Amino acid sequence: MGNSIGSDSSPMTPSAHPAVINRFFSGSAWIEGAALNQLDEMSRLPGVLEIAAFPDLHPGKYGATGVALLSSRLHPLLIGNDIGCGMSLFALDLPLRKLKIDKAAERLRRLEAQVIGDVSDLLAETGLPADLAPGALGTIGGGNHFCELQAVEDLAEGGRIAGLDDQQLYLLVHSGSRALGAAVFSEAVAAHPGLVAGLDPRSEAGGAWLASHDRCVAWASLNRRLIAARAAAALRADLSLVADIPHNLVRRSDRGFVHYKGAAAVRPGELAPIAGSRASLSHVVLATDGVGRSLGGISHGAGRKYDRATMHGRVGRNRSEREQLLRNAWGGVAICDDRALVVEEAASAYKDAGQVASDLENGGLIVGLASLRPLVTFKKAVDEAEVEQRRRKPDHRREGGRGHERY
DNA sequence: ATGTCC
Repeated sequence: MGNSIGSDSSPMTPSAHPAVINRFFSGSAWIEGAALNQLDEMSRLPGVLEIAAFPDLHPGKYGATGVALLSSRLHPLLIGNDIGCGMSLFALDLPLRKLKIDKAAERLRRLEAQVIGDVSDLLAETGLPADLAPGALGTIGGGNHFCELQAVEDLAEGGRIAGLDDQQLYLLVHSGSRALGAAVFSEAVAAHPGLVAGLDPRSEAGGAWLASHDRCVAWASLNRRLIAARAAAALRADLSLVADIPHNLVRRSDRGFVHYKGAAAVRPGELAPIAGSRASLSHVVLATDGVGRSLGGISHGAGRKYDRATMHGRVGRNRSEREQLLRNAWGGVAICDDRALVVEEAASAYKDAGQVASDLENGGLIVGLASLRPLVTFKKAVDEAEVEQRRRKPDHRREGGRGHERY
C-alpha cells in the first residue's frame, strides 16, 4: 500500500475551486476574523467538498472549531487529539428541592475518588479491548472539560413533552478520550509528514487511523458514562441517560466523510446539550430535519470568545477575584483547584450560549427545549492524600512548573 | 486537548 498521501490525483495542490461554505450564524454572533480566515483555508484543503460553520466558531490550531466539513479524504489534523470528545446529559433521581449546594459540592469534590471497580466487562460490552486504558476511564481531564450539576431554569412545552422535568436535577458531562486520542493523534502526525493534505480513506494509513478513531469515539462515550456514574455515586443518586452527543469525530456519509470539529453530530429528532459555562445557562435543544442542510452538525457549546493566554490579563488578577470566579449568580459553585484553569475557563472567556442557540433556531437547525443553570461545576480537585504524600516525599520533577498552582 | 517541556 505504501504512502497513502498523494494517492489521489494531486492532493497536495489546493483545489482550484474551494468548497462551498454554509454559515449558520447571524450578524450578532461574535466571530473573529482569524476564524473566518481559517474557514477559507479549510475550504481549500484536498478533498473538501462542503463546510457548515456554526455560531460558536472560533480559531483553533489546525483550523476553525465549530465546523462540520464534508471531505472525500480523511483529515486527522482537523479532528485533533481529543478524538470522540462530546457532551452527555443525564437525569438524576434527585429532586431539586432536596438539594443543598454546599453539601453536593462537598460530595462531588470526591468524584474521581469514587471506586468504579473492574471495567473490563464494560469495555468488552462496548466492543473495545478489555485492557484499553481502563485506569483512565471515569476521569474528566483538563481544559474545558467538566461534570456539572444543573437545574432547569426555563422549560418549553416541547421540553416537557421530551420528558425534561423542572423539579429534577441533571448532570452535564463534557469529556473525551484522554491520553488515548492524544496518542492516536501524535502517532498520525509522526507517521505522516504531509498530514495537512489528509489521508486516503482507502489506504492502509487511512483505514488504520479510522479504526483507532472509532475506538476513541466508543471509549470517550463510555468515559462520560463512568464520570456520570462516579458523580451519581458521590451524590448517592441514580441516573439515566438523556443525550450522548459527540462533537470531535468523523462520520461516514453517502457523500464522503463528515468531520465534526467542535460541532455536535446530531440526527433529526435527537436531543442535544449546548453548554454554556460555569456561570451561564446551558441549553437543551432538539435537532430538526434542518440539520440535513448543515451536514448533521450544530454547535455543542457557547464557544470561546477569548483565548486562554489573554484571559490571564483580563480576570482573576488577585485571590479575591479568583474566588469570585468560582461562584455564579444562582448560588452555584465551581470546584477547580487549578488556579490557571479558573482564569482560563471563566464565564467571560465564552460567548453567550443563548445567542448561539438562537442563531441555530433562526437558521432552522434546532428547536429550544430548556435552559439549565449551573449549580456545581466539577473541574479539578487535588487529592488531599496525594498532596500529603508529596509533602513527605517531594517530587523534584514538578519544580519550576508555573501557572498550575493551588490556592 | 495531552501525565500539559525534563
